[in-house]
Amino acid sequence: MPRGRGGGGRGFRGGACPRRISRFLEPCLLLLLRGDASHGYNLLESLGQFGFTPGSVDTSVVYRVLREMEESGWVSSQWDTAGSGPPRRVYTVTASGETYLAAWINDLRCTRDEIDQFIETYARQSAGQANQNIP
Amino acid sequence: MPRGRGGGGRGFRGGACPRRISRFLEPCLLLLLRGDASHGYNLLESLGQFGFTPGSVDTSVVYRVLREMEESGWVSSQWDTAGSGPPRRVYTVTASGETYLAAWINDLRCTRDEIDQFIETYARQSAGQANQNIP
DNA sequence: GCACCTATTGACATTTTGCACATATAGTGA
DNA sequence: TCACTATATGTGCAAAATGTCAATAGGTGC
Repeated sequence: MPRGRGGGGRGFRGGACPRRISRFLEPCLLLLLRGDASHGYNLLESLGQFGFTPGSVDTSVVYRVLREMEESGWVSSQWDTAGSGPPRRVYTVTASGETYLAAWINDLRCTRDEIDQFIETYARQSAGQANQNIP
Repeated sequence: MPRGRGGGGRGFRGGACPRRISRFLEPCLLLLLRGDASHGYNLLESLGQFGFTPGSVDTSVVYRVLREMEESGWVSSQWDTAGSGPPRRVYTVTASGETYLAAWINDLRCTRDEIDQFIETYARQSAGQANQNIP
């Protein structure tokens, strides 16, 4: 699991490297919200379902993505002051959020296929090199 | 194909969104170099094999990634002044570059599996919602 | 010489991200 | 009432990653 550059420094702390966390967070949050309207703090705890280890995603990142998605119109929010504790901002997926998620799914399918192809190319190349040793 | 935020501005121009281009560039370049030692300008043209549309990757990005990979020891280079035209820096994959690529492959397998799981969850959720309309 | 292709690199602007900190409500125990 | 903890949402900033543009330089055909 490539995670940085040797011991050199300037490494990244996050998990797997080839993804922009906040980008992949978008479809994850949308999928969770589609299941059930919810607020940031709660969503943060549900992210484990998608391979995010606890603590790997900073709270501020989640809140930031949620606000950005609201700006873009993918979700909408309302303050919930009913329950105990501080008020919470409860998010719901909008119609265009549904469309956006569907587009994400399409995109992820493409990404997956490209990864598959890449892995296959690697495997074929390795097999070819191995055969060179058996003349 | 989610590419930004509506018409709002601040969009990205590149292709699919959930990848850091220069990070995914690493395994692509390593795979190409493993096939045959080569130089930046040539590698740039070979990137089409991995779904990069021509022009989607700036030359300077490729050269930067190559230099960073050399700093990290994944590749090594030598000036080739033999052929016609300006001298070119020819890169070769090192032993630790091979290891690094293998780790990338592992990581990509994980990523692919997580994407698969995500898509399945989405599909199941959609099916469930559809059934609610057939009581 | 001049336009053009190959080839590499430098500099700067923008975007993304992680971290530290600020704020507020409510409950618990001393 | 005071400190402390858990819940809940946010701000500001610095560093890292990425994108874009321009500069340099050799060689070829006209």
